[in-house]
This record gives sequence, structure tokens and C-alpha cells, in this order.
Amino acid sequence: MPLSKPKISALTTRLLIWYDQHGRDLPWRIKGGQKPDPYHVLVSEMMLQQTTVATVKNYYSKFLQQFPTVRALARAEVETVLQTWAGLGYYRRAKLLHACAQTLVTEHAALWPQTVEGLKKLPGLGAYTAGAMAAIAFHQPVAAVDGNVERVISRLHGLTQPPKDNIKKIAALTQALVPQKRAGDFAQALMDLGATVCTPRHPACGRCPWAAACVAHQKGLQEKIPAKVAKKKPRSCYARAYVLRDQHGKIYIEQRPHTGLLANMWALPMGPWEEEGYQHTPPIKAQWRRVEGQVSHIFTHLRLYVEVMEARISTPPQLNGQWLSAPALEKLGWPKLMQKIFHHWRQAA
DNA sequence: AAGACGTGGAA
DNA sequence: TTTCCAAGTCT
Repeated sequence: MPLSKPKISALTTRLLIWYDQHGRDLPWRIKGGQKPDPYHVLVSEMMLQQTTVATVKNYYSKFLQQFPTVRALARAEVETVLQTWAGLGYYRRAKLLHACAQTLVTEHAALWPQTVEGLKKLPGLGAYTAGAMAAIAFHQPVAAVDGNVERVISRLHGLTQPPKDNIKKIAALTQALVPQKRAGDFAQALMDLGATVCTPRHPACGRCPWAAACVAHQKGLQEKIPAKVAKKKPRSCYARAYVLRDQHGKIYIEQRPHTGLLANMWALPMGPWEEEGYQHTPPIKAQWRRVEGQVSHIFTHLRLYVEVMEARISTPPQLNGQWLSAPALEKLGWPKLMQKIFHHWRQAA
């Protein structure tokens, strides 16, 4: 049952008042009705996709220091961008962000589209990010429906289906709440409410500005809504990683394939990731010695066990990757899996 | 249109 | 240890 206009207006007002008092201070957030730099908003939104605020804080400033403007980002090599992104995960985002900057500069003369439809055409911007950009950066009165908002709105209206089965309805219900003024603050307020009050587990209804109107709260269903979807366990995979050193002690690394896990990231050579057992497929023939123990790493859909092999050679053959000294190696950014493998190897040595 | 795609922190 | 999940997008 849709809410009446006066009720919507009251909810919106109450949330904005709550936001003024309790909204979080975040590095990428501008308070007081100023328009933030759209590029800053984009960088933060891309980083925040499926990633916690605490984690993003460690990368956001560093990234902007390295690429201060959208033109600087567009000029940069994608490899440099991936380096700066290393450790943050979901590396496709870095490539998409880079492609977005290039598209904006080359096809839009560095002028931002300000509508959701225009923004959605840019690489990396889906329904959520386009809405967030339109509302936060351009003050368009549109909704930005992320996981927080799905949860808050599902509870407010007492929707018992899993949000993903209901996404159009949730989007419409959210849009109905968006004020003509302060749409950017409203979008961020709704997400803050979800992140700090209307949390997935044990929501703090006592502190919620919407508790009086919340159907889930009235029915005592706040812990049951939104409905949970069973998740599959990650399957296990096994692979070997190869630490190859030349006569100077330099280590051989290469780029991962451009698709799949850790795509385009620098990495040690690895054999295929198999579901039963470790295949021995070294980059070259040599006296390979197994390093004791193993490394385990969990991706979203994969649990990977890695055996580390090492060898020294005196005359390096022609290979496609790079040979790096230990200091140079440490200066590069690495995916966490590679950090673990290096650490394991150094400890055993 | 399910599944791929990283990582870290909390319970 | 395991499970959940955090400002999603792309294919």
C-alpha cells in the first residue's frame, strides 16, 4: 500500500533532520548543500561498490592524489590505475573507472551527463551508481537504490520477498520518497540510516526516525525482513605458484590474463586452478623445489589453496613478463593473494 | 539471467 | 571456524 503524500513528506523531512544531526562525516562527503566534484563522487561510488567504508577510506585519498582530475585519470595507463587499485578487490572496477574517464574526456569533452539515462551509458555505472551520481553530484531528484536502501524500504513497507525479486517496486517506493530539494543529501541519508541504524542484524529501531511508520517494526519483523537468500559455498581449487629467480636474485612476474580472477594484475606465474590436486605446470623447466606448507585464500565463489614452488636459474630465457628486484617488487601494488604467497615464501626461506 | 568478480571485519 | 555481508556491474 503506497503511502499518502503528507506521510511521504513527513518521512522525508524527518530523515533529513536526522541526517543533519547523525549523518557520518566521510572524506568524499560534502555537507551543507554544496555541490561536490562529480569526479570525486564517481571515484568514491566506484570504490564503495560491494566494499566497506572503512576499506575505501584507505584508498580514496591515495587514488585522488595519484589521479587528481578526470583528465589525469583518462591520460593514465590502465596498468597504473590497476596498481593504485591493488588490494581493493573487484579489479574490473578500476578498468571501468578508467574507461569511464576516457569516455567522458573523448566523447563528452569532459562534460558530465547529468541525467540517470546519460550517466548509465558510461562504463561502470549501473542503476545504483548512475542514480547516486545524479542525486549527489548533480542534485537531480532521483533515487539511488543500493543494498542499504533495499533493506530500509523493504522494512518500511513490510515487504517480505527477497529484495532482488522486488527491485522495481522498491525503486518506485524509494523514488516516491525523494524530495525535490536536497536529493543528494536524501540519498546519502537513506544509506547512512541503513548502515548505522537499520542494519542487517539487530536494527536499532529505538534510534530510527522512521520507526513510527515502519511496518516491519510494527509487526516485529525487523529481523526477518529482508528475506535472506541461501548462498552457495565456494568450491575448492588447487594451484601452484612459481617463484623464479635469476642470477641477480630478481624475481619473474607476469600479468594475469585479461579476463577472470585478478584480471590484468601483476602476479607470480601460476598453473591452472584445478578442483582436484595441484598440477605442475611451471613457466620454464628448472630444478623446482616445493616450499613447505600452503597458502589458502577465499574469493567470493572460490576457495583457493596454493602450493609455492621455487627455482633459481643462471641464464633467464625469453619470457613475456618482467624481472624485478626485491625492492622493486615491494613498491608494486599486489592483490592480497599475491601478498600472501610472497609472505609465505619469504617466511619459509 | 545466474554467476563471476576481492577483500576484510564482525558475530 | 564458519557465515554473513558491504554504497553493484557485467555478461
